[in-house]
Amino acid sequence: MLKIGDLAKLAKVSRDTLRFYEKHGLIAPSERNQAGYRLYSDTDAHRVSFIISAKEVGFTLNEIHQLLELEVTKDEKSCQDIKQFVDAKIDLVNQRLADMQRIKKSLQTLSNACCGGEEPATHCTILEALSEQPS
Amino acid sequence: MLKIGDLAKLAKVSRDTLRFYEKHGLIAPSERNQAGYRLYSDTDAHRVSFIISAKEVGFTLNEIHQLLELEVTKDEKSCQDIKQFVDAKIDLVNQRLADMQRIKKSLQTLSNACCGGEEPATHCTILEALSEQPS
DNA sequence: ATAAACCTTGGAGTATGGTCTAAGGTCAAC
DNA sequence: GTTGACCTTAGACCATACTCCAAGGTTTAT
Ligand SMILES: [Zn+2]
Ligand SMILES: [Zn+2]
Ligand SMILES: [Zn+2]
Ligand SMILES: [Zn+2]
Repeated sequence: MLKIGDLAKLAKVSRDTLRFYEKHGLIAPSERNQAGYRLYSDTDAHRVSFIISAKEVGFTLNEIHQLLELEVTKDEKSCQDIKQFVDAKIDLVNQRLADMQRIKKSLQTLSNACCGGEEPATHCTILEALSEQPS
Repeated sequence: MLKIGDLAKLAKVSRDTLRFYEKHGLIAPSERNQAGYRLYSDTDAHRVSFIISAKEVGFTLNEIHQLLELEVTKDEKSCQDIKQFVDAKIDLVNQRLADMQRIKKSLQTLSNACCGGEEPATHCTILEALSEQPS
């Protein structure tokens, strides 16, 4: 069994992060020793690595919560359920991407219109454009 | 001169938002009446529209703060200064875009590997992949 | 036996961008 | 002269994902 510092080192997160995850219902140690120290099993460590992998592919903690519920009840869930979950996330990411691309385009239009010269910016098209009534 | 509710309606934000912006140094009314009511001039209203335009192209309030400083001292600033600011933001947006695209790709790899069938998910490749040691 | 290194808890603080509430003052209309 | 719409303030609250702190208990090594 691992103490919190051991698992933290293994998982490359802080002890605080593990306690934070616990407070939010993501991972709890299977045991405590006499002194109240958290003791994590291999299964616990595995669960933590699941959380970290899921974070790395862009899931929020809330979504990971739902994913973990899918995982622990995977006998009752189908591949369809799980794939749907991932596909919904892909849709979300696509929306964010579209937003960012729209923003990038606006910024580039602003940048391209500006002469970039060293004279005073009293005539700067960027400042002018930002001063116009928003659509 | 406009009262806060008038300006809020004009700018399509809440009164609270205007007070919030004031607290954070973005916009202050040029006057107050006897009763302490905020009174906004046309210049103030113009500044608010600047803020909203800047938000719409993706600047954070912090960045808008800096942009406003550029704007009020635009006699001493050059187009170069301002264009640089926008270009730095474009770089940031590009980084975010790259992150999101990396995430999307990971999610799509996960999704593609899953059979999506209706049988129990005990063999689901998504859950398996997430359970592996993160790189 | 004592110091370092570890563990516990609860709660506050960080950044972002607001929203909402309470308790009260002001103003215009009817 | 009172109702309703407006205004004021300070401060609490929302989500997100932690991080840090204080005050104390435990374990380990020398
Ligand atoms: Zn220029
Ligand atoms: Zn310019
Ligand atoms: Zn399957
Ligand atoms: Zn599957």
